[in-house]
Amino acid sequence: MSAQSPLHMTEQRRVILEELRKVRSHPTADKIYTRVRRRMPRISLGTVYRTLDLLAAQGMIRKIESAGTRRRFDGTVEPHYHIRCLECGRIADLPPGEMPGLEAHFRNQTDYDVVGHTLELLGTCPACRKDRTEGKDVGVRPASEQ
Amino acid sequence: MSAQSPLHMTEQRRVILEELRKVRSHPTADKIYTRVRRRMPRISLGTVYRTLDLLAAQGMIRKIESAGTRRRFDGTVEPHYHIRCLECGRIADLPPGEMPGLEAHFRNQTDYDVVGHTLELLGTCPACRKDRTEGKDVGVRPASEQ
DNA sequence: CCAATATCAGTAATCATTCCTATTATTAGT
DNA sequence: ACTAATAATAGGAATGATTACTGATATTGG
Repeated sequence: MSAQSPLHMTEQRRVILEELRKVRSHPTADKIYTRVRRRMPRISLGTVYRTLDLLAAQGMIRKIESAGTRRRFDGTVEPHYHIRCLECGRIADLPPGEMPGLEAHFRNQTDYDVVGHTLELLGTCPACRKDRTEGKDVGVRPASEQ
Repeated sequence: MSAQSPLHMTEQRRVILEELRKVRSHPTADKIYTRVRRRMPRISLGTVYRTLDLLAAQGMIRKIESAGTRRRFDGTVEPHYHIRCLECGRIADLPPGEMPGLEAHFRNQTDYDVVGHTLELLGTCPACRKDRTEGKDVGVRPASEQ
């Protein structure tokens, strides 16, 4: 599911990779599109999206905010973390309470004022683990769930 | 920025809140819409979205995956966390390395197999802190940045 | 050199979410 | 209660990000 067959380095892919590696920021696809177009005015936005996904699948770059883009809501207000199943997208609650010492651990590693954090555990839910031991080829059904 | 004036509890708001609190899952807006429609067939999806935002602003429910929805990319593959400025959306890297003991801390708190995690620190970046001490009313410009 | 395959540009389609508007409900003041 | 002012709603249109499609162009293997 990660490093694939060695990727054919076309001009477009090389330039996209170069432009992303050139910046210290964490640009969105259309920001990258804007930059790349300065060097390749005819490139299409679709190529940028396709290439970024490809490079990320190769492990050559990283997507951040890897969680699904659909917003979810939680009727429980008491602070607690979640764990998400990477196979079926199901989200479960963890017991209430914060990871002790977490924010303190980072306070002297950044020039930001730290005021909070988001933490999500990733894993395999009992149902998907069971499917797997039974040899069901579940593939990767995207986060539809529930 | 959190608890506001006491909310007028209309029928729609009450039913949306009830339906969300009734489930242990973490539904998307349209899942809630489907459920609520069983009791109020004429409710509109817009009302569901508006109400969920409202309830979250009151602190009566929680939005999860609170990060901005636009996908961002990172040219650095070495594992590292990010910190996001809540005011301007800017994302900065933290030094490479994982929070020690984090996944181990949760292994016995869930029936999922834990295989990873995402952690994002939240805070105020130096530029926004400076704006604030200078009394500039920056409001909350959404994650446009860079 | 040619056929099979991959990649691309350009554009249309999709999906979640937000915005808009006319209508309906609620509140406050008399 | 009656009415004007205000708030909330339904329904649908608009937006913005992302993905899918299509015909053209490039690349590779034989």
